[in-house]
Amino acid sequence: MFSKACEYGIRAAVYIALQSLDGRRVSVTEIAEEIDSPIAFTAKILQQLTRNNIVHSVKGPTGGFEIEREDMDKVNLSMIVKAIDGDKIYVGCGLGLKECNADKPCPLHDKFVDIRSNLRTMLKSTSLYELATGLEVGLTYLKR
Amino acid sequence: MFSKACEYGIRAAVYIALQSLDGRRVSVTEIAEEIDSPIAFTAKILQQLTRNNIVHSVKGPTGGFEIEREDMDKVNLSMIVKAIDGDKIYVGCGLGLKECNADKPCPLHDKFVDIRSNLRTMLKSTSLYELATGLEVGLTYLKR
DNA sequence: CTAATAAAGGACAATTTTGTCCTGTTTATA
DNA sequence: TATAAACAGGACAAAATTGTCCTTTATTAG
Repeated sequence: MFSKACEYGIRAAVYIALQSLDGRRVSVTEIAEEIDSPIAFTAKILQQLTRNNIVHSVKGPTGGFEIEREDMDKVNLSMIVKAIDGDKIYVGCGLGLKECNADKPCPLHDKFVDIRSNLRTMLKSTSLYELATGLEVGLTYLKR
Repeated sequence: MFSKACEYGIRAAVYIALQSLDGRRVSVTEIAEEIDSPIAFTAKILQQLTRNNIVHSVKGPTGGFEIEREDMDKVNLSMIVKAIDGDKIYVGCGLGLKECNADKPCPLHDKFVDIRSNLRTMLKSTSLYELATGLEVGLTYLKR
């Protein structure tokens, strides 16, 4: 469904959000450790999230990544996925046809529209805050 | 969503089914041309479909690929996808965690279960016959 | 029986994705 | 101001996926 990069990106963002709720800034090293991801690769992905204003980065000692409390409400999964994987989960034919639309649909076109619509709704309606608080309360997990 | 291999596989299977409705056996060359796919790669994928009894192959002159009329009803998209991509669209955590289940769910676990359930239902309930006849009637397309 | 046709399959090549390493830049603090 | 911590970013490496080529095997028709 998502690329590895995107999976790491989401996990990283959720972890950063969780720590930001405690007022803690976190380093790439800590993030990679806590979400069990390759550190240098994770650093690249965090660059993308930073450039897309999904997370905020601070250089130098005491620096690291953080997310403002209000941004946790604004940022949803759809934004993270778009920042990393682009809009390819939304766009393009499910069977790989170059031209496929309501006028000249592939055999799966309509069924794909439905599935994608579900996915889109889910991604757009899930905020980082919701995910982080689930973790905080101990209802969900990020590792293993 | 699907791998390229799987996209080609589905398109090939639908094309074979369509031609089989007319009693025509088709060669890899013709298939690749008609579904606009790389020929040698398509041949490999057809081998997988053949080994999984999704399509039937006949060697030698007048040979080629075909699908029995009754098999078009039995074969659904889920079977094709499984034959090529395995069950990775159904199995495994959406965020890539090694252990993720109802007991120790990742933050997206429940929402993924829903999306996947939709997808699974769609794939299982869509038969090759349904797809082929849509093409036949001119409602859908396989090329471009 | 021979020649031609078509799938099967092994080996290899190109591309994309995933992942690493190293150098540079920013910045807090002693 | 020097040092060290931490992100930014370029270049490179490994692995997976996609794609090609060529030889072998089966089968039909002349």
